[in-house]
Formats: sequence, C-alpha cells, structure tokens
Amino acid sequence: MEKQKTKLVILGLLSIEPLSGYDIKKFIARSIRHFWSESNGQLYPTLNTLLSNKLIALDRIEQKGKKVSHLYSITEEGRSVLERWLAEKTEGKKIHRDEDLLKLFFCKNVSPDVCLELLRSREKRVQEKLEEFQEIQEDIKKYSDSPHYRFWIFNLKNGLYQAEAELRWCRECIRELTQ
Amino acid sequence: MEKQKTKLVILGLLSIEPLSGYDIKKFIARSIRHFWSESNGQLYPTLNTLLSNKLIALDRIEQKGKKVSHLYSITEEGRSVLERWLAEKTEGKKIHRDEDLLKLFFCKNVSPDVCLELLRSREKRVQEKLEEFQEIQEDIKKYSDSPHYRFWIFNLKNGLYQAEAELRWCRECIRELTQ
DNA sequence: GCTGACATGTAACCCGTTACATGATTTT
DNA sequence: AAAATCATGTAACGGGTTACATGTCAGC
Repeated sequence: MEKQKTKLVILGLLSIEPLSGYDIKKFIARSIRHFWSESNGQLYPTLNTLLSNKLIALDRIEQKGKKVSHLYSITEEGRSVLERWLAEKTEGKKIHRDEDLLKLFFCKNVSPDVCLELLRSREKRVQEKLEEFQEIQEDIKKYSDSPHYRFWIFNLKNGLYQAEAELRWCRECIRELTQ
Repeated sequence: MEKQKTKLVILGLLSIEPLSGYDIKKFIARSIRHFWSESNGQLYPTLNTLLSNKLIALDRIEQKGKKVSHLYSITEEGRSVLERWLAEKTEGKKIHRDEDLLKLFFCKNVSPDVCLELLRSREKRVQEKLEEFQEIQEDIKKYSDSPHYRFWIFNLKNGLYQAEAELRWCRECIRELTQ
C-alpha cells in the first residue's frame, strides 16, 4: 500500500517555483532524472487531484493563440503536507530489483563470454550515467545562488559515488573473469 | 510493458536445484534478498503458469501426514528460456526511485535538523545492510564448492561496494551540514 | 508544408504487494 | 496448549508505464 509519491514530487517542485505540468516534466529531466521519473499518465491526473484537494492552485492559464498552459503553485495547505512528509521517516524496506545482478547470479548456466558481455554492457551504462551527471551539474548551475543548491549537489554526489563504486566493481569482476 | 521477471527467477533458481515454492522463498531470503524480492501473490500463480507451459515439471508431492510439498524442477525447455534471457541484453532504462534523495532535494523547506535526521537514519539503514551481507555470506558458504559460488560472491561484493559508497556519502553530507 | 518541440490529457494493461484464508507440524 | 514455522494459495487493490489522442506554435 505504498503511498502515491507523485503528489509529493509535484508539491516539492512547486515549492521551488510555480510550474506547469510540462515544466515539471522538464524540471525532472534536468535535475532528478537519475533517481526519479514520472510518466504523463501519473502526472496530469495527479495535478488535477491536487487541485481539487486545494494543495495546489491554478495560478493562471496562458493563452497565446489557442496554446494553453496551466501554471500551478503550491498552497499553504500543500506546503504543510509537503513538510509533514519531509519530516516523516522513510521506510527503507523497498529493495530495488536489479536484473543484471539477477542474471549474474545464474551465470554458471552460460558461457563466460555471455557473462563478460553482461558486465561490459553494465560498465558502459554506468559510464553513460557519469556523463549524465556532468550534464545535470551544468543544468542546475543556474540555481547556484539558490538555497536549494547545496542539497542538489548532495544528490548529485550520491549518484556519482554510486556510479564510481559500480564502475570499480564491474572492472574487478571483468578482470577476475579474464584471468 | 516490462516483462514478468518472476518466472525467470524461478527458472534460475530451479536451474540450481529442484525446489518447492516455499524453498524458493527461503532461497531468496538467504541469498538474493539484497537485490530481489518475490511475494506469494506472484510466486505461486507463476509456478502454476510455468508448469502448464512445461517450463518446469512437478517432480513429486511429498506427504508427511497431510502436509503437502510440491517439488519442482526445470525442464529442457525451461533451461533454454532461461539461457536465452541470460544472453539477452538488459535494458538499463529503469531508474530506481529513491525516496530519501527526493526528500533531500526539497530539504530547503525544512530545518537542518530534519535533514540531518534523514541522513542519519539512512546511514543506520546502510549499516544494517552491511550486516545483512555478512549474514548472506555465511548462509551461502555451504555452496562454496559449487561453480555458482564465484558469481554469488560477485553479487555480494556489488552490494558491499554500493553500501560503502553510500556510507561515505552519508557521512560527508552530515559533516558538511554540522559545520 | 513539414518537422519537432510545446502542451495536456485518457484508457488499457500489467506488475506486484497486501491481506487474507487454510491447515499441518514442530517446538516450547 | 500455544506459538512458530511449514506450506500453498487467492482476491483486491493500486501504482505506474505505454500507447494513444489531440492540437498549437516556431522554424526551416
């Protein structure tokens, strides 16, 4: 009965600045995509739910011609919901399923080459992720004066450390298998 | 349209040795719980699906008194499905949602104490995970002569490296916030 | 006139967990 | 006699993705 986190992301992002649904998607893509995602199928309906629950407000509808853009902002009530969640203890039960590791666990069934290929492709993926972090770092630089910034850097660093550890692991495994 | 991984875990585990549904649960708990989980609601129905697809076979039903235990084993067909999957390239798109990091991203909204508490509780959780790895290492020692063993150690090491990186990160963040 | 970004949304589907149901057997 | 573990399952629910639907606007 995992509670719906989508509404919390929305509230969180709107606590930074008023945004439209589309803005939220872009914001996520530029900043937290390395540990969070939202799909349209969740985003837009949730936006409307939050609106009817008065946790967010519809600031204005911009219309240039007939192109519509809904700009939302967080309400006082929304803020208190957000703050309550932030102070809540996160239950860390959720284990995240890792398909590569699962395959590796059964790798005795296949040739060493298959296994090596798995590791190399993971290595490559991790390297791409590292590059992604560079991009994100660039993207959020424009917020470097914001009080949010230091926390965002924390997040980035987390991804960085994880990726480095992963890379080291891939290489060690590959070395051990090729000896 | 994420394909059902449950059946692959089952096939994988049965490729090691014949097991009952309950055995599978225990096996997971003793070996791969750090990166995989299965619930009853998935396990038992999938077992029956695999059976009717002839990817696994019902070896025998043990009855001591009226306590029933179904022992399954993998068929040739099941083996080839397993091997095909192992050789398949894993699409690494799946980002795993991290609620702590999400909270941290919005931490400007709350007092530094709340943020510190978040980090400390994460640190504690990671330490517990490290202890878990010790347990798992003990539990799988009985397989140390098996050709599977080296891969299992790889997996364990992955978790270990991840946890160490996480721990370092937690501590750095805490230090930076308490200065 | 076409492509690609802008912009919002819905419907179907599936994966997975939770909670419940049932009953035997072993241990305390 | 109670509690824990063994053992298999089902029903309901909900979260989340995919794919589709619709239409505008800017630039080439």
